[in-house]
Amino acid sequence: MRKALADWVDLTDNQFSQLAEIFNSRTVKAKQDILLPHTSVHKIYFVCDGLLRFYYLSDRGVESNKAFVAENTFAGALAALNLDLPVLYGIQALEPTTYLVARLQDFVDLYEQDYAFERLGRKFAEWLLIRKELRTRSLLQQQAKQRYVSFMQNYSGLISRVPQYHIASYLGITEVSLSRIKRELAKKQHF
Amino acid sequence: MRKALADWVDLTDNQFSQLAEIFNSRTVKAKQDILLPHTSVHKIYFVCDGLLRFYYLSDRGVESNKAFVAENTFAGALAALNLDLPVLYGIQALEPTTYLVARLQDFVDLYEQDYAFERLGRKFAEWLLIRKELRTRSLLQQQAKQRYVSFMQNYSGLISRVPQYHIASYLGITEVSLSRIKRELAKKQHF
DNA sequence: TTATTTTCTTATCAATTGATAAGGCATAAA
DNA sequence: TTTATGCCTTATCAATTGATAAGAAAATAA
Repeated sequence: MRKALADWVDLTDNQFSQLAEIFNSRTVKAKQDILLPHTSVHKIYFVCDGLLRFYYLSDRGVESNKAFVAENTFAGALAALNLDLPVLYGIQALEPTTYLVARLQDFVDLYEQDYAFERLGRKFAEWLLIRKELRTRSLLQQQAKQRYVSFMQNYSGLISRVPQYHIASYLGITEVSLSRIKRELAKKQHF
Repeated sequence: MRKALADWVDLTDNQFSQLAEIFNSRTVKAKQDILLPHTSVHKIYFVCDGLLRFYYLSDRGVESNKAFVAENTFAGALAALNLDLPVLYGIQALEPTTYLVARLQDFVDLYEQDYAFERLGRKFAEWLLIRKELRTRSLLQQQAKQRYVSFMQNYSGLISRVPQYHIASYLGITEVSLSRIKRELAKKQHF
């Protein structure tokens, strides 16, 4: 985790152990649920090894993948405490996964203790912002075929690790539609 | 601006005037461009009075409205300096507008001067996160008709202030399609 | 290995949305 | 007033995507 943090802040040994204290390590098998949707449980996560998917659940029971979170990555609804709303997403393991988890409140409490943690919080929020910005733009401006091409470019490592129907769900289309898109793209390659 | 900030941080008079110093006031007429897309100009904005639209421009020249920013609201790509990319959006006034503008670099520099500004930056980022979260969810899970209904609920004040075709562009559909949707919704009302 | 389950593909038809063109309606300008 | 201009609606047809069902292929279990 420390290495991943280095992109955002320089923590002293002391600061880092303060941070590490609020996290607990967990291990889950593939397909295991970590958080069910519409639970009011606010936590933040760091994936050490493996792969998780964060997903929305609509009123009509349809799941949409919100993000895939692989090793050495932080995740979590950082601003959730500012809302009265329950967390809207669920979390499920796609692979056997080891991760660290902390109560969001504990993380936020650190802001009061040391300036460095507030900075960490800001950097984390900004990192999430950038990813969401790209995602919004993609959903708004690109057609499904283009979104898939972009996904392959930006997340090439995930293609082989994530079932096709989960990628389709991430792109906002059905697995059937994605299968069609792949066929069309393959056709073009021949010429 | 001070009143709007109160939701996020308590600034002393001194801190507030430090902040105010980096902002300049501007006035634009309706339809006037404030920032053209693909310019590498990183600024943050506070709209005092009026209404702005922030929009993406695709490779093929199609505009998509990213956000409407009305009075007493902050806006700007807070995390833009973390990227080497140019700012991707443009800004245009939809009404005669008075706004404050600051160089993003000046704003970020304040983080080093006073803890309160770092906190402000974090709160601002988190506020943006929440809005983007809702937007992503809407684009991913809802059909155009539902997105329009949600828009009317969440931004009822904007319906009369923003031309229909700009709302359509915000929803990711054409103005023709939005017109169809409105007709269908009106039909349902009769029964 | 075989059997079972999961994932992916294909076909068909329906629903949604886009593209284009034409016209209506309002507001503002001449 | 008439004339523009901008915005909205409607109609038609095309393209995209969804829904469903059936089967193929791949992965996993027995």
